[in-house]
Amino acid sequence: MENNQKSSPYKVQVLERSLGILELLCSDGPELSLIELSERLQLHKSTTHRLVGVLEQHRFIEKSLNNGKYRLGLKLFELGSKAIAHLDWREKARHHLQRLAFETGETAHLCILDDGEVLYLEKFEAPRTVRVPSIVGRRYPAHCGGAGKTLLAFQPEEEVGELVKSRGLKAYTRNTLTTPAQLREGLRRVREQGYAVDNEEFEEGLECIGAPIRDYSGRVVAAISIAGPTFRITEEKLPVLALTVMEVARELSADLGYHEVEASKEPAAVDEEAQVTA
Amino acid sequence: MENNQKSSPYKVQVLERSLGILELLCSDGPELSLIELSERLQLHKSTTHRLVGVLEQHRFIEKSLNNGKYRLGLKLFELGSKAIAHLDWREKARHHLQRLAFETGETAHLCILDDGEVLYLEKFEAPRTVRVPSIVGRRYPAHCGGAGKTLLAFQPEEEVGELVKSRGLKAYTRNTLTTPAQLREGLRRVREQGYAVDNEEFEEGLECIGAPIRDYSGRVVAAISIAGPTFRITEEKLPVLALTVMEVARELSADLGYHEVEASKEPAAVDEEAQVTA
DNA sequence: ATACGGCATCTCAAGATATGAGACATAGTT
DNA sequence: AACTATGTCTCATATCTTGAGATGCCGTAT
Repeated sequence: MENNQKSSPYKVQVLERSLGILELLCSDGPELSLIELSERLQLHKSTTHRLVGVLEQHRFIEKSLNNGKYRLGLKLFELGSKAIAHLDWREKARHHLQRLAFETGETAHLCILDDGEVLYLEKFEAPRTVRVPSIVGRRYPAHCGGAGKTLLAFQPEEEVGELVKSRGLKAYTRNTLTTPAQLREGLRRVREQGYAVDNEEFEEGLECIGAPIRDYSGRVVAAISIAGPTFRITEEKLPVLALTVMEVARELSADLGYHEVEASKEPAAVDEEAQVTA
Repeated sequence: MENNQKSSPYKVQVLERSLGILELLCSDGPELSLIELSERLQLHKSTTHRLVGVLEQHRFIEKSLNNGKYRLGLKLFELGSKAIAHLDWREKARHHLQRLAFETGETAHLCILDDGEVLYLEKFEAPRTVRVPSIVGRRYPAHCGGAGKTLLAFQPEEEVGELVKSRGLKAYTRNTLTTPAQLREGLRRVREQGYAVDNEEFEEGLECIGAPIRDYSGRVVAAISIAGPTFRITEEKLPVLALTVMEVARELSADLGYHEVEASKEPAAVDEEAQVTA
């Protein structure tokens, strides 16, 4: 629970405090004053001031011109862009994602599993959709939602088990899968169908359909999904939409060098990986 | 020259070293080993090891599974996404940018001026274009290129002067504007025309057309541009393409609440800002 | 105008904390 | 099997961070 990073028992006070400042600016409001920072981090304002000064010099944070509060700096955007550069399929995914948004008329997402959570890498909105606040870069629990379940479904069983143990299965709506058994059954269905249906597990009124993306090696490296209000993604439209999502997912996978033939026994592949870890 | 950050004379050794690690991973290769890091930063491997350990715990960097080398972590993507979230027009820009790419058949970009350099925030490629390596998140000199000159052109004169003093006017090709007089004349033309032409100032064979984006207040907050090989963006096609770029820029500006009427005297507005700073 | 309060900035002595030499461990190579 | 290069760990030392508090700054209320 307390520390899921296996490695390095090291502590470096200044550094941890500084990273704490960045993390706080990311999670709590977008702008915080010096005092707010020092209070929430339980640091002396003097200490905070010094750290903030250095972070600002390096452009990791910046001072708002209006109110003098601090917010994350554009250097972080630079670093962040570089951080995902090695996910070379992301670039290719964009066009497919775009097409998916157009064809379904819903918002399309590209996600990966990172540190046991779903990380949203990219988003495309259909032109007419009501604009929703950006969720790119945000993290969500993996045990609910179309993308999350898709990603978990093709993960070695043990990984899923550990994840459940460390993060739990928090309920967000009355449909959220909250027991390991429910989750296991849910993931089995995803593997069987080839796509995942959210079923308002994360938020009431929000429906979502996900499908896996495989690279040349057959590994599931990402998931794409569409999300929209339940009054548009209805029970009856769902099968057609799911087909579209899967179709685009297949195309993208093919684009990444994946050949369906190799996939005759998906669950087997999963088990193999499990063996390795075991 | 040495320090263009006005504020904070503070030094915190550990922190600066740690940020140095992140910056090095961003600029030099995407993956570096412990020894490579410590050598380039002139740090003892023991010290580096400790810092790297903490950075990894916080997911600011991660270890490649293959070779055990370090690269930037996905936490930085998270922070980076948040860092640009307050640029609320970016979201709106995406659709316009997309349309620009389609209509011109070239790659469209969205850029801002940050710390005297051009920062690429967003990119859209026309479907058929040859895929180019991503430049989103990267920085480029502001004194050349369509986007750079557009952004500078609507900046107070003094800012431009300071920028030239601190960063110089490095030549990248034989067309690069390398004297303050050339630059001033170039920027004047941009204001006059309403768009900027790159004229292979940054890279031989690469042509680029930029136009300014204004928000509700009339301030130029960003620039959009298209870029393509000179054999496609030819002398004769240029006027038509420029019109398209300007057209989309106008639409986007309008979308951000900008009313052309207010703009009767653009240069005046610029001077006003100059006054404030003076 | 003036006093007040909140917040940012700065100084400096004290000692907690980062440092780096070097030992040890591990992996890949000849 | 010995070698080399790299990664991991320990510990005494003194450097560097820390935080109390003083000062400065700005806006608001009196």
